Amino acid sequence: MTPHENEHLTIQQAAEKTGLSVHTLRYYERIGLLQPVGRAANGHRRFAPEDVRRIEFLNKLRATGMPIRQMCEFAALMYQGDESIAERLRLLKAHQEVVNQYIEDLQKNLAVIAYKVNLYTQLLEDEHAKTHIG
Amino acid sequence: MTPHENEHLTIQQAAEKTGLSVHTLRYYERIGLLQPVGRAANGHRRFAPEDVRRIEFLNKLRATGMPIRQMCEFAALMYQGDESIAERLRLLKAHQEVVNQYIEDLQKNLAVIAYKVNLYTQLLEDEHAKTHIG
DNA sequence: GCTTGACTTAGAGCGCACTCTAAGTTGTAG
DNA sequence: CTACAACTTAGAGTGCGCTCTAAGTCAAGC
Repeated sequence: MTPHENEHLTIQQAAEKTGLSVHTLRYYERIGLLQPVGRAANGHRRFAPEDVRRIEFLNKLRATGMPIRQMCEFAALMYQGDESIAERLRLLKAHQEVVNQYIEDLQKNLAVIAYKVNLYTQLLEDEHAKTHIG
Repeated sequence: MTPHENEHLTIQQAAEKTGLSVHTLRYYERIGLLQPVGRAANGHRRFAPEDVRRIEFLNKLRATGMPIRQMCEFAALMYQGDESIAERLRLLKAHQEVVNQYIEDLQKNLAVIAYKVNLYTQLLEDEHAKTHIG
């Protein structure tokens, strides 16, 4: 009997908790992003709290645009335990830089869009003014 | 004879100037994102400075994650001229909000990653300290 | 005993945004 | 005259990240 077996989630529950679909959870396991999770006697998956926590962190990587390939690398390191912390740190720091650069680029491009928004706003105001004078 | 014909660019030159590939430029025209550009006597495309400027702005939308469908909407409005400015303004403002929200989300997710980076850094420092003591 | 529903698998399909291919035309340089 | 480079088209192919389907198993409730 596994300790805390009651805290284990079905795939449905894990999907709800992580915001992924059951399809995606199975897909992630298939491609090796997740190591095979535990199974109940009937062969159904049971997600341990640990599994859920891992998925939730992987979601942060995903949400910041990390490609799945790289997530697989990171996940593999997670499963290796403490000896891989230095390498994990390296990956995360590299990713931080990529995302920060990306945000910077977004903001630069947004500035051009803001410029155009101002231009359009001005044009509309002038238009409006003309109507009031004419 | 078109005025300033010399300022017109071949597809190759337009590609270089806009950072898109010639394939992509033709693709954009095919799907209606770009209205058909002018042609030389031999049927080759000639990009007017105006065309290039339009593409450059569309690139800003692209770079901020706007889907091509929406870019098509915006481009169509651009081709309509001044009557469409109010609608264009509406679209751009909506897009600004989407992107700002997206950046905010990115930063929230980055914060979680940063937390883990600190955690790992601490773990490594402790490890290192132990080595020095032991 | 039968239906219902949650699960299982392998594998097909999808939407997006390109990206490339094949076959053909045209213009210039040697 | 020939070779080559730049262009043209329609349409096929690619990579990513899912998303869905079909066929089957299993346990619980009527």
